[in-house]
Amino acid sequence: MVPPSHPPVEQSLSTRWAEQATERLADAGYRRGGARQAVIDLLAAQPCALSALEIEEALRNSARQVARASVYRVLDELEQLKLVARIEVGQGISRYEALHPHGAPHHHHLVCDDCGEVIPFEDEELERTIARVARRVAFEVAEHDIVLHGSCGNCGKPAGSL
Amino acid sequence: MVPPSHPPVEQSLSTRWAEQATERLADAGYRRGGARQAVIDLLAAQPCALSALEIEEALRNSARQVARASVYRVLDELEQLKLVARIEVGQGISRYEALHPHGAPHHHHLVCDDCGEVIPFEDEELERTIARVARRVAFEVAEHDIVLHGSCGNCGKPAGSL
DNA sequence: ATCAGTGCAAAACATTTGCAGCATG
DNA sequence: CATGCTGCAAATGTTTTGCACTGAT
Repeated sequence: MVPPSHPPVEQSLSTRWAEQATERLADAGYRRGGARQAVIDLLAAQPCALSALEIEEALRNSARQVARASVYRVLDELEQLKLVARIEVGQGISRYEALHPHGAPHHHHLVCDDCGEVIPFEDEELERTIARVARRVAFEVAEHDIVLHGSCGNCGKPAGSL
Repeated sequence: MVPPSHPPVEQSLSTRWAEQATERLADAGYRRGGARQAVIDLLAAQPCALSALEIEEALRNSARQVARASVYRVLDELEQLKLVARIEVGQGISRYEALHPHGAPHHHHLVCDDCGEVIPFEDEELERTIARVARRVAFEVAEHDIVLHGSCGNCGKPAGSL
């Protein structure tokens, strides 16, 4: 009720997500661990999904390196708590990204089959249509993945040069 | 111009697809090969997507066995010619299904995260919405994959018992 | 006869798991 | 100071590749 003398600096969505993830983990009985926090902080700073190996590599050049197995373990925990979403874009690798509660801009992905780049996009009507389909089918739908494949047009790269 | 004395029996979509696939391969300069034809015939008879290993096993109990490597090679050729679609449902395995030209009932997939079952569904409005999104984005969209994850409710199976 | 097609086995990947040591609560 | 967390290395499972042989044209 007391107005803050310094109005709280508006937290970025990313920061809030990182804090919330840490809190949710604590509530779920997990301890704090350096590796886990490093993965959370990295994911919080990403605009789009990363693969487990990209996460490992990004952390290799950071203050806190994390072993590959730990990256997978942390991602698995986060996925089970619905804190991250796992998406498959078609090259046999999984990608992971922060999953914001609900109001946050839920996005889907364009994948360039030439250069492998993954680009996020949003569409309100698409969400509504999916919601309607989810209601219609005899199936309890929890999540959905939509991937549009094609060519980004900006890559002179022959194929998969990422 | 000569009317057939026996009117041609209406070919099933599957049969037509198999013939067309064979023809397209021939046009593309491929020779006929037993393994390739066996995979095509099997895919033509499927209602939904199969994994490479399921294809290998199905063929093991058939007139024409096909080595695993050949299954993958044939699937790769067919995918490049856009004769089959590769879909990823999230357990780290790819699934493949016949891709009919365009008018044919293009379907998407429900995946039960408990038992792993993959169920096809269709939705006209969803197709229209996707088409509109594809036009809107700065990206040349060639294909799209839509996967709804959830629970089928019919499986007492704890997880991945398929 | 030539060269694509195929099978086999080994390699290359992504991912998971076992276990010993470290660190949090 | 017990137990969860982490790293390392080995195992697993899928997909790819190398090479010799078979078979279609």
